[in-house]
Amino acid sequence: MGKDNRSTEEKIFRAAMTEFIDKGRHGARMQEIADRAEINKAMLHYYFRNKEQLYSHVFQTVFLKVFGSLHHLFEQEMPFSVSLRLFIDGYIDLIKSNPKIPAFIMRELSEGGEVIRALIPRLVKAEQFMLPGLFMRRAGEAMEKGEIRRVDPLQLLMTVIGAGVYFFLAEPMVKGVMETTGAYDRERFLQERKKHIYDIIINGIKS
Amino acid sequence: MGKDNRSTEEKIFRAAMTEFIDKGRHGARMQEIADRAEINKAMLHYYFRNKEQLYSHVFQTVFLKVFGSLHHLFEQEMPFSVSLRLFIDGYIDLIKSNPKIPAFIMRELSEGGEVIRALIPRLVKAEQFMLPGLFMRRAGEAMEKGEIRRVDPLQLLMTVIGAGVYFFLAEPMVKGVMETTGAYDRERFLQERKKHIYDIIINGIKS
DNA sequence: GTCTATATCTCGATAGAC
DNA sequence: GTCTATCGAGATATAGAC
Repeated sequence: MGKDNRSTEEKIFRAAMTEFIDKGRHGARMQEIADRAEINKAMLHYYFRNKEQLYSHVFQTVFLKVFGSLHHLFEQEMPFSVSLRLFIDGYIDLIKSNPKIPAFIMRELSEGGEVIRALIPRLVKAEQFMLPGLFMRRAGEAMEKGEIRRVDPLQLLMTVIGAGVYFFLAEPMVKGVMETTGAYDRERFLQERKKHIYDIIINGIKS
Repeated sequence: MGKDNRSTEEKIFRAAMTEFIDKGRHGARMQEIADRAEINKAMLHYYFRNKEQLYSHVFQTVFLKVFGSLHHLFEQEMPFSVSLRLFIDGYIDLIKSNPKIPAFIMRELSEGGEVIRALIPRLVKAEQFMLPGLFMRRAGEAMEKGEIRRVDPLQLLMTVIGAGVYFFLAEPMVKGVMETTGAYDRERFLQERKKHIYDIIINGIKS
């Protein structure tokens, strides 16, 4: 019994995740979610009261997937440059496996985001959103030690993430530009992208 | 007569721009546009056949506002570092005056963007979207001269733009994080942001 | 718990008078 | 060119049988 409940609920949830990530909060269709989950539309309302709540659950899960998974790199004892390299690689690989997630989160942010505004303080308190804090601490320590020169750690974090995420947001433009000159090899470009970002940043902050 | 036409048409267009930028293609409401323009809803269809066409016009205008205005900095004769500095400052100031534009463009990109996909090749041909080309050329020349070291110019452009635009996309998160520690001074943060990005990049690419 | 059938609502679009 | 009134599609949500 319990197992069947979870099973149906989870089928719905997975289907909702796919649909919301793909079409966004407003573009998503409850019917489409029901079809994907291979259940009736009425069940969506049985398990999750309404679209808004379903979305809210999905968003929280997706947000944690991205921001709850790589902070450990800044907890471990290794040179800051190594953490940074691993973070950039890991971050780009993570998004590569879920390329629509950045736009999904950005859409929420751009809509004023009651959902995300309520979420962030809660996650920070619950220590599930530790990346900014840990990154800034480790960067600060690296500056103390003279490993890297002094810059504002929060600014640095934004530069790293911004540079990393932008490609996935702007890919259609990049593609459009590159195809005017030659072939567009996504896989290769992404590998280069990792190297490039690390290269620029590490040279930008070395003592 | 002609003047009255333009006047009403323009009122509609301005109202549509505000509404679409704020709510996006699907979130925008024709009724709201009509209200803002202080005309009847039927007039929207009289001047612009339907919502899609109205959106399309708006998007093109907005896109050009952002990408059609700063490329001249890379046409002029000055050291690459100076062009870069002016570009970063100008870019951030431009978005600061229109902070919702990045999310607006990103939303279009994320929705598969028939509109933008049709637009880009056309603008490139019409020489109204010259930023990537000019930037890459000037960066290439600067590398030849030894002003800066060799990096992939397109990767570099993406890093600059990504770093610049990310703040405006993620501001609610930044705000949330900063408010847990202290006060959040947007104006100051943005001025710092300009300096920081230039600083990291220019050190990242110097010979 | 799951389904069918349907109520209710929102919104883009149009018809037609002036 | 501009308005009022209304249509009709498409979506969320619910009632009620099983």
